[in-house]
Amino acid sequence: MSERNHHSIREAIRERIASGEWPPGSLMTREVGLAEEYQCSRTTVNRALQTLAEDGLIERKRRAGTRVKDLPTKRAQFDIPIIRHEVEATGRAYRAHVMSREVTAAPDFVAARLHLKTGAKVLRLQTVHLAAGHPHAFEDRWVNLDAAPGILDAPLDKVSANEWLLRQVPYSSGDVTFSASPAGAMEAAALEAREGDALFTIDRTTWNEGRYITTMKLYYRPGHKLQTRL
Amino acid sequence: MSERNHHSIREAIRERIASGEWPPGSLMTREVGLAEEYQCSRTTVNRALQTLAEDGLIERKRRAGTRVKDLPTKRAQFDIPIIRHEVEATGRAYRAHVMSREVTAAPDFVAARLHLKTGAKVLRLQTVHLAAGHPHAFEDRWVNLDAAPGILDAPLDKVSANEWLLRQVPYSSGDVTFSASPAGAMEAAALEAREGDALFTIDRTTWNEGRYITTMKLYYRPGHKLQTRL
DNA sequence: CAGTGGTCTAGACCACCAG
DNA sequence: TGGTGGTCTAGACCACTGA
Repeated sequence: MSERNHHSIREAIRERIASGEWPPGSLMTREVGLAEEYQCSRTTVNRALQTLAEDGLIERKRRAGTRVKDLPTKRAQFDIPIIRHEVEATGRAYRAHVMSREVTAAPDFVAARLHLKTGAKVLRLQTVHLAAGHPHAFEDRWVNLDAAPGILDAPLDKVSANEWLLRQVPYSSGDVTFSASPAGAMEAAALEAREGDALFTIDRTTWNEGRYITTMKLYYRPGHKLQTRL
Repeated sequence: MSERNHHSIREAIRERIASGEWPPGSLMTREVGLAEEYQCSRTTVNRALQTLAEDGLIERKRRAGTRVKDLPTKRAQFDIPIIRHEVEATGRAYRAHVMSREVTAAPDFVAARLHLKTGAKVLRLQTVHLAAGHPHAFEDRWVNLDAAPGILDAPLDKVSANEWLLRQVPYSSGDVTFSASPAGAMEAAALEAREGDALFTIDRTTWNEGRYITTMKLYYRPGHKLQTRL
């Protein structure tokens, strides 16, 4: 902590918490006090403390002051990458193979997720993502044709559906679910795995300003891990 | 966007991006320009844009200006809860059952994770977390006795090892890995599942200021999901 | 080298809420 | 009701880096 910017002050305070100077649940020095200690303006201390609050380490309340959280919630943050980038980052060549592509009536669970009427037309795409020629993940995707009609003309052999949709409807919201599923016949075949193998699975539904665009389930090859720092 | 604080300005800008006003990769209006548009100080616009950059939506470079990201990285954020809270949040009673507890020599992979010499003494704890009497998760934990000797006297039937460690060494760093694993004999028995069942698994190693404290593997009952918003 | 974002400052006013 | 954090402002200087 040689400098006096909000980064170094944040880290200095983080260390004081880690060292036990302010035990869990205790009241910390208030902003003006810290500003004096660090010989900086209150604005700078405020910035540092707001970041620590976002990180879930402390709790701040007007009038009540700033407290170290009692049982801090750990917050894990993952960047959900484009699969192509994920593969290329490991130095392997990426390729996608579209196994099946059909316009069909939405089954119930898809209609529910995309807020459509049962039977509405959707595009179903099943794709294997290959890393250096070996299966990396299997994607089972349903696209709402009302929200993204152009996808029928998209060159999905060249650009993956995900990337195409990202460019058309770039800044969408979504929800994501992580789980483990046993490989069914379809997934096993696509991933060159055995039926029943434990597959790490990501379910994802995407929308933009109230329009539901696509829902997909991504099955990773057996052994795949997703790692992060707390 | 009636008010003029950095929150509303951030959301206003987010909507302008979502609406396509600034397509992927394009250069956005610079800070002073936005400050004029929104009739506020540059500081406020800066705050709004920094938040959007943290969210992974835009990229900012001195001299080069602010651009909408080309292929935005989605960032998923999970709060990793105390298991007791996770269970109680669903309205079920929580109980932990310590199946096994022994001081033993660290096997290689544990020694490596905790940066110990092979054979150093560690505490191994195997615990089933129960929700309303049914197995919820199985925890296989190794604790570095040098870093947390007091744990030998802790009432682990009353306070889970996790919570005890959190209170002793509250503000630690860690890394976390999510994956899917097939249930082994031990996990199957503990979770009342079948061997080979696909289990959602969290691996976690925790340290504080260079001292490695504990590593654990948590196997959830079949069907467990972890959900979040993007 | 000049234009952009990154940051600090001092002062101000406000919202909230514990006492 | 007073003390705390939340936020804004105007101005300033600096760090970076593209043209």
